[in-house]
Amino acid sequence: MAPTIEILVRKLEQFGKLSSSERQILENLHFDVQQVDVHQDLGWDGQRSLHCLLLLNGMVCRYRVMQDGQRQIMSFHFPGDILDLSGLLLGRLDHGIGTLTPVEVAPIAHATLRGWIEHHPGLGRRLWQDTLADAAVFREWMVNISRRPASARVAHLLCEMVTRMRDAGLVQDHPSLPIAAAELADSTGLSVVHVNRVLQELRTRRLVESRGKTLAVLDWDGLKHAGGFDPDYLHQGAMPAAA
Amino acid sequence: MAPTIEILVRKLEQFGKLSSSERQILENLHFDVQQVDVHQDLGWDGQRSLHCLLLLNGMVCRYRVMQDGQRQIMSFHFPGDILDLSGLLLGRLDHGIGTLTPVEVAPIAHATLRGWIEHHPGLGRRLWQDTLADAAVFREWMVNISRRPASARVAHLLCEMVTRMRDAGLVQDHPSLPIAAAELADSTGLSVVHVNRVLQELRTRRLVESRGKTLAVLDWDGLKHAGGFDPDYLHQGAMPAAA
DNA sequence: CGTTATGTTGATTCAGATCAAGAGCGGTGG
DNA sequence: CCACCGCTCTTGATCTGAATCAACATAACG
Repeated sequence: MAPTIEILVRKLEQFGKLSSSERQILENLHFDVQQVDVHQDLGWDGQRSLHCLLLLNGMVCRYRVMQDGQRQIMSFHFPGDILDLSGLLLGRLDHGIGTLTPVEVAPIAHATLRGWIEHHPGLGRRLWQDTLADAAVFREWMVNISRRPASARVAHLLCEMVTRMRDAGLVQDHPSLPIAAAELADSTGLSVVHVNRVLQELRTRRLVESRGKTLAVLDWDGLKHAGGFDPDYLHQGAMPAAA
Repeated sequence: MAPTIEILVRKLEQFGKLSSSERQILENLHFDVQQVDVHQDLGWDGQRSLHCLLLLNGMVCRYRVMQDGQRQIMSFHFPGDILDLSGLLLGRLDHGIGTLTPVEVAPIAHATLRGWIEHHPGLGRRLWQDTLADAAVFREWMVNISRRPASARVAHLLCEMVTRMRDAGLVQDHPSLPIAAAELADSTGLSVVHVNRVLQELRTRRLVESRGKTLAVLDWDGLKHAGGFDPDYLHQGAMPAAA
């Protein structure tokens, strides 16, 4: 099976095995893989696009910029994630999508996805579940930003990212994240300066280490504890009662 | 048509007219309307429920409480909203649902909704769209909490509530909200004391007035401006390109 | 009418922002 | 291979918006 298909199947099977006919649909898809540089936009606020993007490689974030230039990052995405489902069903994107690393993406035409919704309810349902899991992450971020002190906020975010990378099959034993302080700041609602101070604290507490441009987790349990991280909200492998 | 059905139809037609067969499905539903007091829970964190709730009357919020007792309200809901779709497809609720006023709700069995997904893709799609619109609101709250100063934050929230009440067909000319300072505080990440001071400021600026337990909007444009409110994110009547 | 909620006000404190100035580092071109 | 330029990171000093603490006032409510 082509690696692209494999990634998609893996994603959709998060919520239960696909039937062989559903699998067949996917295996007949043709993908037109594209490479995109770091710091590019894959989509923007107000865009009316004609396809969703399956992320194959690299890291991406969704964000919004305010009139005064402040930027709020709303989520991070990893290989397997499907971007831009809101463009499919709400007609218009209400946020930007930016690359944090060089990425590979495979567009999936809206028409294809509409066909799934119409004729393959099992596939549609899984995408909907993905939307719901996404929304659960937004809720958690709301809590994180509004209720946790700075260091817990950063720790929590790092835990989430590591967990999701692991789920995407990326992380080996020593998880390390290619993320800049500015991005952490824009996701947590803190200033870059303060994020830096928090990272230093986490480093002193030997929870985390920074090697060059990447951040490595030294003490996973310690970091989880520091962030009050409980992965339930990610609904990993959530399995609803059978249909 | 029974008023309950009417409310549901109105909700689902937000994203385009229903076909007559879809309409027929809804008209054949039997609803078992329930009254619930103010300050009760309709659902709770971790719950595995067997039905979703159609809100017919009154106001409800979704919230989460932290170990230290802090509460974060994640959204407000008005008549027509369908609560608990995440319980349907993720198997488990990750937040509480509490009544802010006495309410009337009509449970819709998961089995019924699963039937729609399986056999009436148009209905399933609309519910999915509702999920997406919901998620867009979460994103907006994230921005609100993290990026706007206190007074804009409160103003923005009030604008959202008024707009959604209007969409639900509740508000006449002088919109008024049955909401306590504590609830505003728990939604905006501010302290009750500070919310109070902000409200006083909004009152002095003649944007808002409080009569008894309810808050009335005096100057809609002024309030919108104070909150930097742009209703696009609510995706009211968003109409995707035809299926 | 007490009694408990919620709202109001002022004084004080504090977490994190902002401002300002280096330091390190990666890339680029001579 | 080195010199330079522009990032991002780092550190310290200062400021400030909002939290917290502590009374008191005023509703709502049985």
